[in-house]
Amino acid sequence: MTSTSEDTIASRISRILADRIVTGQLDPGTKLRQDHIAEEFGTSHVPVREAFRRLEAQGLAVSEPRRGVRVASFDLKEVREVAQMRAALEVLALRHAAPHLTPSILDLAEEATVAGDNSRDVRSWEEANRRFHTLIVTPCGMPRLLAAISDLHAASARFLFASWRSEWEVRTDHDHRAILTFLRQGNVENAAAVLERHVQWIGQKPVRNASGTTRDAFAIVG
Amino acid sequence: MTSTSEDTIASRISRILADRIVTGQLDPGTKLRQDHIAEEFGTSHVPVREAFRRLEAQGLAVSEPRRGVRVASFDLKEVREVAQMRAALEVLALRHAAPHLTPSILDLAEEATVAGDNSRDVRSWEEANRRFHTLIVTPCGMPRLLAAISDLHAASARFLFASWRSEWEVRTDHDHRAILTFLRQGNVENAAAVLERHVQWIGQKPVRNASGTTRDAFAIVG
DNA sequence: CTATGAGAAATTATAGATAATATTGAGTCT
DNA sequence: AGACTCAATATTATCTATAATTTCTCATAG
Repeated sequence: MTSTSEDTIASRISRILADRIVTGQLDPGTKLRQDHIAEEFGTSHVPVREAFRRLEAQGLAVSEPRRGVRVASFDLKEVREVAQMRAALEVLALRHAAPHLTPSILDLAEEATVAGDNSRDVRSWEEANRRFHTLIVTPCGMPRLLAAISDLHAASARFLFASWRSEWEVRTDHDHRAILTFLRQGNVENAAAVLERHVQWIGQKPVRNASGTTRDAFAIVG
Repeated sequence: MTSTSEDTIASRISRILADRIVTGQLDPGTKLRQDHIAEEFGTSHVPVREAFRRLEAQGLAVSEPRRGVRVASFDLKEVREVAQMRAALEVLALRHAAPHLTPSILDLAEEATVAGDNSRDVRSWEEANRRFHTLIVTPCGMPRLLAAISDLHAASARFLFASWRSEWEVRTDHDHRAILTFLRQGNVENAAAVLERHVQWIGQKPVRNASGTTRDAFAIVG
């Protein structure tokens, strides 16, 4: 969701493939074969190739000339990298958005938080979480910054879906509530501080998987 | 220079068009007609379209479905936006790069600073300036962060070329020297602080153009 | 003199075809 | 068995062709 409105076949393919990569339907390293995808979508491969270029720019796919395109792989190092970039950019966005935050926006953000706490599955939690973060930064009115943050959210979501594959535990998001409280008080600095810490939480907590062994995984909290 | 190595025609076209947009050979709003560009490069328009997608992702072009691609326009607001993003991300990168900075890297950075001070034209100043900034952040080893910074540099450079069109005055870059001094002392926090302020300088200083009137322009210092 | 609208020209988006490159696998040799 | 060669196959990158859409032109009506 980097830029302009979605009309063309290429952008539709790009959106759908991005979703598959983010949700883990497509595993890291999977070869994306243009003809097969073209056939699936009932198109020629030309728009497919254009979709690839966008995925590449979003960091969701990697292309080696003449050797094809693969779903980008990722490791703990990249998770942390994305977390830190998010921290830096979302704090910047929040500082600029703060003066334009209205009570009704904050109410919507609170609804998103509640929706997140009540989510029964990862997908809806991710949606609610992203909604919260998007709501509080969008009023900054900085389109380039928002596009960058959006791409980073996709990367974050990817790590989330990868680690929480089967299990899902309900949690209450205290950070989101703290941020909202500070924002309602007009205390932007404290809100920003909590947000910065909150987002960096990503990739910090090792996760125990279904079989009971602690694998080389990571929690996504923000 | 967002991602993989450059082999394909599409990436070559993308690089060349990016350079033209950045240096101002192509004005904001200019329509990029795929057939014309294809003819110029002696190719068909298919790789040209792929190049467009990359330029779009870099924020150098804007595409409206079925209506074509144009060179992205920009205003003072966006200049500031890019400056702030650069400040946030370059500081982050510098903090991670600092432990890996060697004396020889810092020497190269100093050479870049000297080269900048001695530059007789915008283009070489921009090259030297970019070299300085790239040198001190590259050792952070965070590829996604570096790619993002690189795209922001392109945007910055664009504003630079747009404002300093004809005149060029030699200046001494005290900020760069201060940053180097702090880094040599191992004082990362102060180096980061200067860098943050330095980069934000962009877009802050109104500029007087050749005809003597102060137009709605802006200085690029960082 | 401006607004409007039909038709021509230009342009985009996609399809289908082709050449170049990479991958695979069967058969052979050691 | 394992490595090696070379042809068969698959895949990518690009070109040429075509349909669909937009933009331009200009004559004409208000």
